[in-house]
Amino acid sequence: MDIKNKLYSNQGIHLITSIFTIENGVVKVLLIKRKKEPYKDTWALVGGALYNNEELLIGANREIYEKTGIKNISIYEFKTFSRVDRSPIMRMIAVGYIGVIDLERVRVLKETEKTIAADWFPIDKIPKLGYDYEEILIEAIKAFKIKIIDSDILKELFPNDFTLPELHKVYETILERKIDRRNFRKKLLMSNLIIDTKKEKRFEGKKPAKLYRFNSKSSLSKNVF
Amino acid sequence: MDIKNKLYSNQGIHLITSIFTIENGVVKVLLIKRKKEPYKDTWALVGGALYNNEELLIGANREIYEKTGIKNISIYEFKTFSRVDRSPIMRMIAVGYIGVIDLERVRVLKETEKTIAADWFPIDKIPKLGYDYEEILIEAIKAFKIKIIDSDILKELFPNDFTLPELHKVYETILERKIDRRNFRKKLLMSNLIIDTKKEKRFEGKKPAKLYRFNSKSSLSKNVF
DNA sequence: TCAAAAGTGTTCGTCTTACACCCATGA
DNA sequence: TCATGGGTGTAAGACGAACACTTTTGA
Repeated sequence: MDIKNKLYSNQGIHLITSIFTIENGVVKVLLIKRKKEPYKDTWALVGGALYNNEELLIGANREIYEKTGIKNISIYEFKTFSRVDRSPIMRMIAVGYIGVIDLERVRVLKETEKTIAADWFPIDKIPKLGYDYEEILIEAIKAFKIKIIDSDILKELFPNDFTLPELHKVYETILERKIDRRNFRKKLLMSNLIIDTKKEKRFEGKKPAKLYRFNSKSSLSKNVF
Repeated sequence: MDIKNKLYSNQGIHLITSIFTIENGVVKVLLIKRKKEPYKDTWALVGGALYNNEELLIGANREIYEKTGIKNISIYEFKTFSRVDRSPIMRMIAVGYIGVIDLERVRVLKETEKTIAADWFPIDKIPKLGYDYEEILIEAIKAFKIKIIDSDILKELFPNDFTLPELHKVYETILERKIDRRNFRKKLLMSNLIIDTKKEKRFEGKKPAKLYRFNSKSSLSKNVF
């Protein structure tokens, strides 16, 4: 392979992560604004270009850290994007990732060396995005819905104890459909995903709810829903 | 983004397809030998580098055509591969694809402008491969097993009429497990995947088998197995 | 009439879905 | 005592897995 060949030269790889959270019962995605062109002052998914000395997953995590301050997030590759004109500067393909974080636990930097803003947007109220990020986000949302069914990705949202109604609401919010409360409990309790802490959470004027936590040693044998 | 930046410069994208077929009850994969270095005279999966003016899927199909003469094959992306040293020449990441072809229908070129050999190898008798193709092939075989369950990818193997015992054997061969004959028939016949042609295929000394063909308008609503 | 492979139904267990009432709490 | 939300069981249907005998053919 001739690396000077015009057919191949000047290609790059974008690592683009759609980072989701739930805030006040709404699914939100983290967007940033880049400090520099291209797409300066336009909202964007979190990501950037792969370095020569790193694997894709490592690069995606580095970009997340550099642009948001978030460390140690589990992310999952779901699809590539390769429209020829998707980047105005040079030929870039993109590898799409999804991840989830718990707002309480993670402080997102509003400004970094490379960004001038960062904010959470409800996924049905997304501003105009740079590159092909609107297309990537649509696919990421689809992948997210599948992932919460066939993996325990939502662990991230509940690092500590939680009640089943809380988890129930999150599933319904993300999947955008009702799930029967009794069936939900049955399925979760029969899986080895969660552990009864024997504790309770008390609400004002309501029956206390049992507290559970995710089983760190769990493994999924079938779909959650 | 500075395209001269050493961190990013000289990256490329490999499009690597594991093309499967069944011959005499054995799952085989198509391997080629490149005419030029690197990995001259070493068996390799079918593929090559993305051009600047094409999308990934288009590029993968172009490479397949250039190196085997095969046109119009349906392929599916399944995973990326990005070991830093996977290519000896420059930084290349790979996007892995799988595809299936019917040996009867397709003539594979034994030599092309870019290859000096092409042959089908049983997947448990793979010679030493160049690059990280042994790792890619292992993942491709896993992806293939999943794909025959949740898609109608095997259509490719049966462009014309076939009997259910023929299809049954193919599933068992690929999945490497027995599938009950009655349950197999039931599931296939109840799906809208196949159509009864009302014809029969006669064998010497055996009961004739009914002929079916894949329904070109079918869509999968659930897994086949 | 025999060997070889094709064709065919039923049962049982499990999982999925739908559905309604009682309980604990604080105001 | 009431409003709020939490907790619970059962029945019906769908689906998956296991299993054995009969049919057709050509030699």
